[in-house]
Amino acid sequence: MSKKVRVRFAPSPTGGLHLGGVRTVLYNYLFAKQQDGDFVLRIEDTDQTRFVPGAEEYIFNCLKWCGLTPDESAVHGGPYAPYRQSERKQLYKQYAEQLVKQGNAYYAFDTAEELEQMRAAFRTEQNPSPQYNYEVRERMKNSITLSEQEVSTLIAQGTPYVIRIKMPQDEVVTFTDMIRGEVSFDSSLVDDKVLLKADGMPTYHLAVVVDDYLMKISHAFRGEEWLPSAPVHILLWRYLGWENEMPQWAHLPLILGPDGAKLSKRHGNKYGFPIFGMNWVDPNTQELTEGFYERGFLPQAFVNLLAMLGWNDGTEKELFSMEELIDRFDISRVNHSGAIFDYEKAKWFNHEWIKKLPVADYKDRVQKIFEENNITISDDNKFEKVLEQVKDRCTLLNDFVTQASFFFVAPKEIDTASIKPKWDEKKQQFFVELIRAFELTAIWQHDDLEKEFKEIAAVHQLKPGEVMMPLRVMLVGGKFGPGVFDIATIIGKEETNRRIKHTLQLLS
RNA sequence: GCCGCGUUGGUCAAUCGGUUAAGACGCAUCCCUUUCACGGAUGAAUGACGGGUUCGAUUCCCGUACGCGGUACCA
Repeated sequence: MSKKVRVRFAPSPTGGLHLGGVRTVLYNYLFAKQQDGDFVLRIEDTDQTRFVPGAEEYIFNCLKWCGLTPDESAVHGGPYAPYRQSERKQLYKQYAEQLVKQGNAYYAFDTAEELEQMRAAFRTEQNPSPQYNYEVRERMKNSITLSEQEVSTLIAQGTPYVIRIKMPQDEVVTFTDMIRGEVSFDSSLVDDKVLLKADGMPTYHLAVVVDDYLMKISHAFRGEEWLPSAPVHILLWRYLGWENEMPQWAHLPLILGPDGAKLSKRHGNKYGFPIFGMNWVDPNTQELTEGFYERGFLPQAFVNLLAMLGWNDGTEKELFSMEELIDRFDISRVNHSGAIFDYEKAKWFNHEWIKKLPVADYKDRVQKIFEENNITISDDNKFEKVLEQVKDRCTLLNDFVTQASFFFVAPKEIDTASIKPKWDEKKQQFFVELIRAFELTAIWQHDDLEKEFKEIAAVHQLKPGEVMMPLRVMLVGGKFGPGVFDIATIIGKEETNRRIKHTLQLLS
């Protein structure tokens, strides 16, 4: 049942899943879905010191929230399992050895100190970071400079070694990127990357190639930061004899912070917006990084804004559902340049989706937020009606608390300062009268309340506008919210009168 | 330094040689609204620079500048 299109995503193991990461998954997912292919998730957990506990589960939760559940993954299984790199460790070594035998790679015995010495020796102002390349390898301790005898002795003695790729000299490595077209590199300028580390674990370079081959990945999407190492990967595919099965590459443009540098946690802290999908607590430092979920973003909005950061369908349409994205997304229309993330626009997307979606789609989350603010919702029907009433005013889900809590509990603070300056005996009398009239009102409904209100105002020689604002403040606590009589209708006669009386007391 | 990728308003961006150079966010003004929003209208604001190619370049080519990315036994 192997399908033609299989795209793979391997999240960064350092913990936290940031905007760029989610967008890469999203584009992977969209592409896979529109070709009816498989979306594969491989976990890179090779390096014990860097792979953070809990990161894997966290990544799944994030993706699930966004609606990007993989078809094959470390938890879902599938024909090409295992997907966790640590569980595939034994696979890589044989390929590295094969490359050595073929003469495309070699053993290197240099210690960290020796490497540092080499770099120090070759470092000049013109060349601040010397590479382990075709020239340098001739002076180092490896199976090219050492005799076969010496090499086998060293290995027999248990000397730690790595396997490095032997980059050819003066060769132009060219490949076609789905986004950028033809890209080429001069092999002499790429260093001999380590393929297998001293602990027997593969580096990313070896692992992606071997895994993509074994997992029959047909399309590989990744961030633009990988472009410079693409020639290493291309050569590996060639040397391993798999070039005909090499995936098509797509190097996605970077997502940038407001200062134009690659988006990082630093930006989130500095500018006060989330950059992770969900809250991430670093288990080592206990540092909390807030997520879009916790900020009150809807998954539809999050996916939408990410999709539009570097892509558009050429029309003026900006609001896309996942289904519409699958339908319209086109990898060849992805921009070539990095995009600065604009949090204001991100909020706009959320606002649009809050307005667009029926409240039933998100009322459970809002209810939870209410409960966190010690407001219990007993009447589900009323809750839905209220949310419908105020959703146009909410940019983030958390905004519902300020915009709607007064429907359920009396406001804690009454902004009397805004009515006090123009307050007088005439108005005081008006409200006393209003309470009396309201108490006698048999049918408590919007139009009747407004009519009564206006009549009493006329009797007291007041313009409705003069007492409208005070009434609003009495009911909601401040100068905001939907129509006053809509509010009064929903909270009921008793509560309305209670709040008017309460404020009257505060004013006297 | 070297290599790679980029460069249209403050931001996201359309245009596949000929347009008054779209649209969106944000901003400003106005209308609507006896509040705040929503909605509607209007406005300010853009092709980095220099050379080519062409009847004609934002668009194609070259150079310069600038930005970003890479240059690890990290991914």
